[in-house]
Amino acid sequence: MNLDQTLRSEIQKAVQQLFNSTVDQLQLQPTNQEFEGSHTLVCFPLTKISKRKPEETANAIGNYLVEHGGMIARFNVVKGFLNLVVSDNMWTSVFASVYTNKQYGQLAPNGKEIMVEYSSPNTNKPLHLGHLRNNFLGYSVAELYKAVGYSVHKVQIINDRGIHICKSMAAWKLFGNGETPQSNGIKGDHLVGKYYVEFDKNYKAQTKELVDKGLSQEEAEKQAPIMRLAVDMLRKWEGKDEETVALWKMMNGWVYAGFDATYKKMGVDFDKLYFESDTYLLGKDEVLKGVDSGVFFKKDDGSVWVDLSADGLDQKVLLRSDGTSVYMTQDIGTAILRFRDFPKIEGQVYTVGNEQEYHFKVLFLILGKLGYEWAKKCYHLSYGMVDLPTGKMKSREGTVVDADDLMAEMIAEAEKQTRELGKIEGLADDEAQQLFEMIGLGALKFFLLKVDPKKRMLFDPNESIQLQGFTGPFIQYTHARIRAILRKAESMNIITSESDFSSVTSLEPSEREALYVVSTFENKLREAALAYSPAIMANYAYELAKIYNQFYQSIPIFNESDSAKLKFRIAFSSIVADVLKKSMNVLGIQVPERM
RNA sequence: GGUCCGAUAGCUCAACUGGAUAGAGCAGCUGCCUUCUAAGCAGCAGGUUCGGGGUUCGAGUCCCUGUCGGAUCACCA
Repeated sequence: MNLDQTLRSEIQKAVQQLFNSTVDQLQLQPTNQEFEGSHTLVCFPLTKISKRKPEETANAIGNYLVEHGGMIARFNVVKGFLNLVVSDNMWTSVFASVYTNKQYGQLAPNGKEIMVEYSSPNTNKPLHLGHLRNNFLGYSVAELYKAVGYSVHKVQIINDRGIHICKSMAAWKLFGNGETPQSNGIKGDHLVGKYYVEFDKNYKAQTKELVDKGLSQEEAEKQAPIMRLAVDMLRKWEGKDEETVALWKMMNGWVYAGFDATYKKMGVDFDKLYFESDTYLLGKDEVLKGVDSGVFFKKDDGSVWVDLSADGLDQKVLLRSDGTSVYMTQDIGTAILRFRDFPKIEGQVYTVGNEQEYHFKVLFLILGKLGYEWAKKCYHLSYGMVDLPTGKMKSREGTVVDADDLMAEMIAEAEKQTRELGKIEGLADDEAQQLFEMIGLGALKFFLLKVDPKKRMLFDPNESIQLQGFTGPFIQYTHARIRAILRKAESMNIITSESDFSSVTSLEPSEREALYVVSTFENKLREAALAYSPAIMANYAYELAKIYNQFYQSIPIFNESDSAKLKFRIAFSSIVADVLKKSMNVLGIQVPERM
């Protein structure tokens, strides 16, 4: 049963009966704390059809609802706000419908498919904090879409070719002395990253030297020997030079092994990987077809352009005058390829930072102009940068927060705090380790996901490591507390599964409030999916945990002498635990049995 | 310069898309462990929602304007 919907239709009925008219949009909102009730109908918009004052309109509807349907016990009217007090037997039936529905929070399959892209790193250096936000967001949005009934394909495109990886290759060739991840025990992605830094260092030195000899900055940057080596390698790679390709394969192999370990630790995965080395030549045919059909145009020098001035943008190049592709060209090709690979998807979600907003705006416009209907269903999940208290992350200044390091620190901190609180007695070593990871990663993921994706956010290490307040561990803790209750109930042989709860007629305020929040779960999932915003679920989970803790603190469950009530409270606790767990799972966060 | 974002308590964030006296956490202060886990709960304090106009029953939210931050506007990716 969907309480919100049921209530709306009852109100519709009331409006129909009282004013002989219908409204399509009812403004039903949660009641403010200071007033009695759970749902509030805003009556100002109804005065047009009721032809009465807001207060009178509210009273009329309130009276009708109390007399009909049996959902509303009483009501109060403040100005034009009709505060509804839902009857307790309504609440217990809300509870019962959730309790008996094991699928609560998993909406029926809608037959639709969608693709979510995230991560999509370059292969010349390890993943960093920015990638963490990206990955957690993308993974969570994929989970959200699953929850609301979609079939989801998680993909990424790996930027495995180009000048960046050639830079690492060049430096390794010059200074590597055959160093490998195996030979020195460095994780592969970090090793390749080390040579990328090495390249940069040498490149700067060489450039400076040339400038000192009298070359212009621009000329020096081109002439620096190490850069010439990298550019030469790129040229050779494109010419499929055997030795260069072998080196490229070997070093990318190191990186992938490293990435795999990082993804595993992060708890994210992919259904299909796309590699830029496979797709970078795609799109050219599409562009040329577009020239033939008049969607694009060719300039005298042979370059191909699209004119987007009618859409408020400018002209964008799609093929250089020498006929080679630009980034946009391959993105066009890749998008089309993906729809061929997965013909049933209705659209794609691209999880990419907001610095590429313009790029995706252009991409989707072009795909639309090429006649692809699905272009309308493509969405750029644009997220803000992650700043540090010291400012922006800059690789050149060494302020980049490494993903592996950060996760390790979070886990170590979780371990430290957990041990200090003496919470691991009775746990085997591997169970304890699992718990530390769950808490550390839970804190990190929650910290990064609780902020609206669109907004740029501040990553304060001291704050991220907090385990109290509006944090992942707070919610994990609430879950663990409930599990302890359920274990105790079990040990006391209290069976709730086939209990009759109908004799429970009065509820505690905190129980009503928690049931209200529970009743909105599926609507929240829909809202979050529609808004591509895991933050909505993070806030939701926090709200539910907080209300449950109020209940927990004020009502000692096992002191209850009325056995129906006792059973009800245990069962009620179990659905809260269940919803907390599911809310966290869509964020990619696990919850423990004890902590 | 054009376009697009953002600005809310000392700090980090909310605010159901135009609804009531703008809410949480952290930091500060005060209480609560003989009870199912105190990673908790209850309370105090903290606000000119960047400034200025406008729209209406009602504006943090919409419009105009100014200020300050950020992104973007390559035959780069």
